[in-house]
Order: sequence, then structure tokens, then C-alpha cells
Amino acid sequence: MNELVQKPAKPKPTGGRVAVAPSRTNDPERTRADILQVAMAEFADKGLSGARIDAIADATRTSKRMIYYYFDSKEGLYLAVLEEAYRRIRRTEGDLQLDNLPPEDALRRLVEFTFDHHAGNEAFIRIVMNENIERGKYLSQSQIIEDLNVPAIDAISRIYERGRAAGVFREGLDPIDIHASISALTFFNVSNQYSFGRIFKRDLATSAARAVRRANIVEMLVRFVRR
Amino acid sequence: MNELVQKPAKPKPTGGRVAVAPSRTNDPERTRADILQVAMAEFADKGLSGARIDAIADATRTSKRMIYYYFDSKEGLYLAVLEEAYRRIRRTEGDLQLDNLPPEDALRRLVEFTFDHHAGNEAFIRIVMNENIERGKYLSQSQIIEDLNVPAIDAISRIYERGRAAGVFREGLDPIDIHASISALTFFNVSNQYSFGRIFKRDLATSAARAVRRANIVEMLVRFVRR
DNA sequence: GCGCAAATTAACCAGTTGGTACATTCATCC
DNA sequence: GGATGAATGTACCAACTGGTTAATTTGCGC
Repeated sequence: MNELVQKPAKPKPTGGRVAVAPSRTNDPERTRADILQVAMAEFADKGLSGARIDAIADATRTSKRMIYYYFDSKEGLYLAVLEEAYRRIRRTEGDLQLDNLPPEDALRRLVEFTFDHHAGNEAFIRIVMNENIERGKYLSQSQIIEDLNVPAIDAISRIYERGRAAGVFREGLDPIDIHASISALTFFNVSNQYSFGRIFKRDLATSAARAVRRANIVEMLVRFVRR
Repeated sequence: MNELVQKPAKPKPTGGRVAVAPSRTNDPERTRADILQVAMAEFADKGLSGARIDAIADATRTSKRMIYYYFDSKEGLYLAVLEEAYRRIRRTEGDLQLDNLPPEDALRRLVEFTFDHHAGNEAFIRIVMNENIERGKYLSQSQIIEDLNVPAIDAISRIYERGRAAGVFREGLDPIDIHASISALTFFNVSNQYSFGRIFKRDLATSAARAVRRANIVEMLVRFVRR
């Protein structure tokens, strides 16, 4: 099985001989959330063009018609999935307590956190990959992006500023650039694990390989900012 | 226009009133190469599932029938494109003269070369992205992969060994891990340019942005290996 | 308990898409 | 110059796929 996101089980059709009272319970929020969750798994697995509305509908507790009722179109559903994916990621970012740590320790911790976070959210990684295949077309349409950068960059800015003031970090670095490096190193390790693994005959998904890589990435960033 | 790979122009249908002698020239190699080139552009643009055989056929000097004659299926064509993409990349890699440079300069040059190479070959990047969306399924089927790692890793190994022996690089580093870092940093800058650009309101494709990023990536690697 | 919009179901549809059947032309070998 | 396999063009098809039509049920406000 290749499940990136939990899919709720579809209730079996009543197999008994006597037809059970065909009652129905309206629960729009549940229906919507159900569709969204299944769709996220499908889009992460196959990408926008590879995903099939029928496949999503079949894996849902409800029917295809409901997808169009709530999301209008395949693209509308994809956009909703994209936004939900970013929303979830940001939600988990907040509660990292870095301000009390010495700057270098704070940076280490931030990088480790980002690494683990990416390693543990392949579905998110794949949705971002796909959105880049789409050249950011849907991200552009989304409101959500506007205030997405703030928390990630803020954390780095604060750490960097403290380190610079304390004289342990060198001058003239750009927090966004530092963020780009952290993202690149941690994202790639998940996004390109298959091609890289095949070519170098290494499974990047083992915990041993991950631990080594993680330590090296942390070291790389610390050395980069150090005076 | 969004052309990642040159497409040859299709000759216009003879529009004249009198039908020109419908002569035909058999040129299997040209036909095959033509299809491959057009297919590479389409697969790089849309991915495996997004690409359309009819679209490829239409952009070709020949017909859909010929695609199936030479490549059997959509998947067969995709595999041929994938292999050709890797073959081309490796071809350009060879002629870098690094053995005469001091180790640190050699490393700088290698990183710069890789950066420029990735920045200038978006089609390749996108094909690799797509292959990772496919979880390396087609790369696994290919023979070509077997001897793909050698040149890239060899270059790093030699540089690192010289630097280590000379006492300018620290001990205990793994050339494949170094390669992973170089790839991650340079690949991401192209692969994720859309999502990153949208979120941070920066166009990573401008030459100014590229120059800054390139210098930082080089610096990051040098600092990582230094004693 | 009724009116009515929201929620849901089932069947259906037209355009697309990968793939093929079949006939035909080219080029090489003798 | 004819036989023969390789190369090519045309027309076609069945399955898939995103999307819709239309009818029905639920549940909330009053």
C-alpha cells in the first residue's frame, strides 16, 4: 500500500437480504472534509493531471456529484487541496520555542525541525512538486499565499539577528536566502528520493540514512552563518 | 511561449490548388529523432499523465502511427525520453578540467558548473521531477542508470581526496553526500522556483537573483568541507 | 407540520485519448 | 525490374473522464 494520507473506509453496501431503511443523514461539513481528505491523497499520489475524479469519488463516503456540488470542478478541488495542504503545514510550524536558545542552537533546532517535518509529510512535498509542474498557476490564484511567508522567515530573522548581534554569526546574510537553503536541502531529500536512490543505490528513506543526512544539513547551515 | 525544448516546425500542408506529387522520403532516424524531441518538450511541459500523444503527433513532422511504430506505447515513449534526457546531461558533464586547480577552486568551479547547468536545463529538471512523481518507476526499468553515477561522484571524490590530503578539507566526509547537497541546492532553485517565487515574491529566474544565490551556494559548500 | 432551500442520489453524456486495422509507398537486394 | 520488408499515412474505435440533468430527500425556520 502506498498511502500518503489516511483515507476513511467506505461503508460496505448493505449485503443483507432485507433492504435496510434507506435513511440518509445530511452532514455537509463531514462530506466536504471527507472529499477533501480523499482528494488530497489522490492528488499527492498522482498529481493534478494523473488524478481521477471517479477514483476520488469511489474512495469517498459520498458520490461524484457531491464533489462538483462543493468544489465546482476538478481544478476547484485541486485548489482547495493545495490551500488545505499549506494551511496544515503552517499550523504545525508555530509552536517552536526558539527565542530562549542560544542562536546557534536555535538554528540547529529549526533546521532539524524542518527536516523532520518534510520527511514526515511526503504528501505535502508531492503536492508542492506538482504545483511547480503546473508552474505555480493555482498558488497564484490563492489568497492564502499572501501571509504564508511571514512565520517561517520571522523565525529565521530573529535567530539571525540575535546571532549577528552576539557576534557569532557573520554580517550581511539574507534570511530568505537562508530559508531557501534550508528548504532546498530538506525538501530535495524527500522529493528526489526515488531518482537519487535509484542512481546511487541508496534508500534515503531509511532512518539511518536520514540521520546522517540530517546531521550534515544542520552542520552545513551552521557553518554557513558562522562568523 | 513556453518552449523548453526546440520543436522543429511542421511543414505546412500544400495549400495550392494542384496536388503536388505526393512523394515521400523514408528517413527512419530523422523520424525517430523528431518524435523524441517533440515528446521531450511535451513530457517536460506536462508530465507523463498530462502529456498527450495526439499533441505530440501534431507537433511532429510525422503521424501518430509512427510514434507507436517506434516506441510501442506512451510509456515506451516516455521511457525513451527519460533515457535521452539523462544521456544528454551526462554528455555535457565530462569536459570539466578540475584536476589542475587547487581543491577549493575546483570545488567552486564544480558547484558553479552544476548550478549553471541546472539553471539552463529546465526541461531536464522537470523530467526528473516528474519521474519522482512516478516514484522512479521508469528509471528502475532503464539500463542507463547503472553507470550514471560514476562521473559525477568521481569528480567530487578526486577533489575531496586532494583537499583532504592537502589538509584544507576536513576528514570523514562522504562524496555522495556532498553531491546530494550540491544537487539539492542547485536543483531546488529551478524545480521550486514557482512556489518559492510566489510565496516570497521573488523571481528566482532573473540573472541578478541567480547570481546571488549561486554565490551563496558555492560559499555554503566550501565552508562545509573546509577544515 | 408545512414551506423551501440545502444536501444528496442515480443515471446519463459528449468530448477526449491511447491505441489499432488496413492499405500504401519506399528502398534495398538480387 | 520485381520481390519483399521496412516505413508511413488514413481512418477509425472503444474506453475513459470530467461534467451534467433531473429527480428526491433532509432538516431548519416559522
